[in-house]
Amino acid sequence: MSVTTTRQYGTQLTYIKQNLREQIQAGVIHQGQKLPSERELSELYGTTRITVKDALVSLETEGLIYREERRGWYVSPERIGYNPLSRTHFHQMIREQDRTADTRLIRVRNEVASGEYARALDAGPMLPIHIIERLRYIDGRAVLFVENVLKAALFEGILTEDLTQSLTGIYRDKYHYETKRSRFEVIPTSAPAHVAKALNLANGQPILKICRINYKQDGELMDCEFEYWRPDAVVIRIDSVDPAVR
Amino acid sequence: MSVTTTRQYGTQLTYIKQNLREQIQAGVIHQGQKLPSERELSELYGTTRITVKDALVSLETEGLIYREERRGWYVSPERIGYNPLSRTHFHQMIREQDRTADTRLIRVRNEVASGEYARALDAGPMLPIHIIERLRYIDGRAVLFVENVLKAALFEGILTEDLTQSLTGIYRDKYHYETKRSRFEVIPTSAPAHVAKALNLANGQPILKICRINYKQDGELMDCEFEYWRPDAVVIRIDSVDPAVR
DNA sequence: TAGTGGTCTAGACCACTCG
DNA sequence: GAGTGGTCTAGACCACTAT
Repeated sequence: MSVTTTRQYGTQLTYIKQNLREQIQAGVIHQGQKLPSERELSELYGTTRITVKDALVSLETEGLIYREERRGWYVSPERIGYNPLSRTHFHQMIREQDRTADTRLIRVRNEVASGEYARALDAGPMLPIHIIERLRYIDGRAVLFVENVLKAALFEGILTEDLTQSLTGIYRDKYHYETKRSRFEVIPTSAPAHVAKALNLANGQPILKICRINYKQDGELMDCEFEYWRPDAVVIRIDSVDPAVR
Repeated sequence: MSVTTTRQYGTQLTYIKQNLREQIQAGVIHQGQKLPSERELSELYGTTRITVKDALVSLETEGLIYREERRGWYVSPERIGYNPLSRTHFHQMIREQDRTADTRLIRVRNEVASGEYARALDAGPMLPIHIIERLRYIDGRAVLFVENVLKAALFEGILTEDLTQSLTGIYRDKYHYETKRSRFEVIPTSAPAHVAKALNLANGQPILKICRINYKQDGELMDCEFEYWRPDAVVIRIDSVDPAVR
């Protein structure tokens, strides 16, 4: 007898979502745990894989579960609170929330600014840049892909540093640059292919993109950063006095 | 002969997405325009509705198109830039970006704070609140559902005011309250049922939720606000001097 | 090699919108 | 009443992961 025989009202989709949601919120399935496979779930609920998948995608949108491509579905851990205005290092921020952080260097590209990078850096023609691609983990889960785009002329020799550390720290210690001003944008969109691959996302899955532009103490534009967060992993949290009133 | 006969590589999904994307970006299908129905598209591309729908959902995630429940799919207009730290009125903000704004009052509820409202207001037991639900339109399209949750004791008589206007304006003119400090959170999640209904979203569709808490000049918590944005309609944009350095 | 999710077929009925 | 998207069936093959 299928699980759905007890269903009284609403669509199957609603029922499956509600059922899974309750099991997650009650802790019957706990954070980070893998759900049964789509085929198993469709048998359990007496329906097809498509319907089960629709329910799972919907819970994913809600931020309750996430998937690793072709690996399965997992229960999302708690979101990390993140203030893009704060200059706190990533590792310190994660530690303050009693979680563990890791950073892996993916690759470094040396290019001339074009497209999105040129726009963000307000670049003239033929501006040499370094692009540092890193992947960041919270409690062992890859949740954030970061591209730092640096004006090469301002950061001579930076590529020989340990790039898994805080770049802000290197800016300060090696170059005596402080971030005076930041501009940033937050956009819900889908992951570009190289980002999806790094985060084990399927093509076209949702992402939270944060683009940040930093100016150093003399007001010069220094670098910009493109962050791609798994959308269930983060809540942007800003506490600020209104500059107009202060 | 189906359109896909010219396809050389990649999945159908990728091809359909790319084809629609190019037509949108080239302006062949312009902003706000309705796409052909899913059935028409599946015939055009020589495939099934499911595959077409997957492609459409993916472009929706990207922010390129949006849907009105059971009405169809439309090309997204440009995103509105929004700074949650700024005290600019909604209508003024939209006007500054050469767009037109409208606000409709949905309903007002008088309740005692509980659940999410109680947490946001840091409420003790039995705190009376007004909840003002409004729907906001940009160029005629419903893109934002707002709930303002006010401590009733601080806002006696506010319900007789014109609530389609800026509440911040009423706060200032009628009560002499200024917002001194704001805290806010941004969370990508899915729309609760009443929000989905107001925005013509299907159940469980993605939304950008912004929760803001405002303090008046004496530091007292005054009200909080829950904003639910259609995720393709907005880019959060903040330009700020780092308080730590300033 | 077994198992997973990703993609896809070829239909169907339903709830709702619109004219 | 015609048309739309929302939901659903009952399968299939493929690309990739894990072992």
